[in-house]
Amino acid sequence: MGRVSDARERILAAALELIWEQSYHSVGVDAICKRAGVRKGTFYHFFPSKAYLSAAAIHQHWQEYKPLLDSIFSPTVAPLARLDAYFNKVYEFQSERKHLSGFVCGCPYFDLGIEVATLDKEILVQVRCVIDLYFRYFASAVRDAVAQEVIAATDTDTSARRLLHYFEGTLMNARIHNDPELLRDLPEGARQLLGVTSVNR
Amino acid sequence: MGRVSDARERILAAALELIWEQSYHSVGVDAICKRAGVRKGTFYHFFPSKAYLSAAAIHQHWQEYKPLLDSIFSPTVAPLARLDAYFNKVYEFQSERKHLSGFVCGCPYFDLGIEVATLDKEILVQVRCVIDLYFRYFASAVRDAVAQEVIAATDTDTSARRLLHYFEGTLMNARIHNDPELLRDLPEGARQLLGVTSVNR
DNA sequence: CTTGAAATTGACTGATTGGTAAAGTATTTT
DNA sequence: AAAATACTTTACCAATCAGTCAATTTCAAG
Repeated sequence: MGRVSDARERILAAALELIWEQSYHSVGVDAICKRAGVRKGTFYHFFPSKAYLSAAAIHQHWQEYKPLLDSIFSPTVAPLARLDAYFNKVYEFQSERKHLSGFVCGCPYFDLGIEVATLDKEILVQVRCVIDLYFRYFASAVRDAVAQEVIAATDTDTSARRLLHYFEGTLMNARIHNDPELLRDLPEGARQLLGVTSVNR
Repeated sequence: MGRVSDARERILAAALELIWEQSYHSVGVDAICKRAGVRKGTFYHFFPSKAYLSAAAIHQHWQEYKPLLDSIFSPTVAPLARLDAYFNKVYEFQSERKHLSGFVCGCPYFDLGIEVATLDKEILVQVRCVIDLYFRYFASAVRDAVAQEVIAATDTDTSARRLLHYFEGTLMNARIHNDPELLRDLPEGARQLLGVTSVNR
């Protein structure tokens, strides 16, 4: 019924791009509308607030990102190869972003989560939820690595948490230094952290 | 000559507290002035802009923080014990912050650096500078650990970088989850990352 | 005590903030 | 064709934003 449009999707995409590259509080509703090619009235027709829109944009990004993760972290792939493939993908993506926009943008979930951590529960809950799902890929890879005796047996979830923290810390630092080359160390760094025993595969 | 005051210091302290807990863009000059007990005219008597003030606040925090780091990372202390002592200090500090303000605030340098990475060169340069100094404590500790054969010989600066990334990633996640208990894993996590060989000391 | 410099105030600016309301336009369903 | 619905636009709001400035208060040095 009524008229149909893709304005909602354009607004979500515009918001994610702008907030990811810049920051939540420095990007205004006006800027989002401008990039989406939409007037402010249309914005508030689809979203009740800027905060709600941002939470929805994070959710939307996850929905679009998940298939890639499912493919890279497929159990058919050797656990360490999953990490290698993913870290390589991240490096390629951030390098391309730097070429296109001039900036390494880091991780949208952590970027936004850190900024609104003490300010907006609505966004924060969504970010935490996505980060928890994100973590599971690492947890599964580490678990499989232990099962295949590629790394020594330990508390796999704890190891995976440490790996996620190392990975995110590296991404954050790459953003601060606007240097994608910092990400090249991820595969080796992950091996050191996990204490990879054999050189097989 | 003329009148003297500590208004400049009060403004620096107020800015750091507010921006650290909340965020750069969500804290206004008015809020900083209010917390510092100062009118806006006084603010702009001491600082040319909000950005300059923020860079100065980061510099000031480093100046006050450095003596503690120098003491904890003293070469008279065993390298791993330095890390243990520092991580424990961070845990205590963040726990206390949570009790007082209700929030785990993370690292002021990374928090701010990530937010303004693509927006404000002036602040960013200052943040990068402090992070580089910060890194040296980790680098020195890892170097000494290798020299004392507490960990295996590797590229010590690379290991230290990884350690910093793991540490900062953990701190960021503690902020997002508002959970200081995540920091309790730091000593063990650092050992796993560095591949501590002996259980001595 | 005077003088001059430093600190402080309060009132102000123009731009931008997130958000609202109502009228208008397009499109599908009946 | 009519009516119901969904989308879009325009104009608007009060609040807040970073920043300005001239007048005033305070205090240390001469």
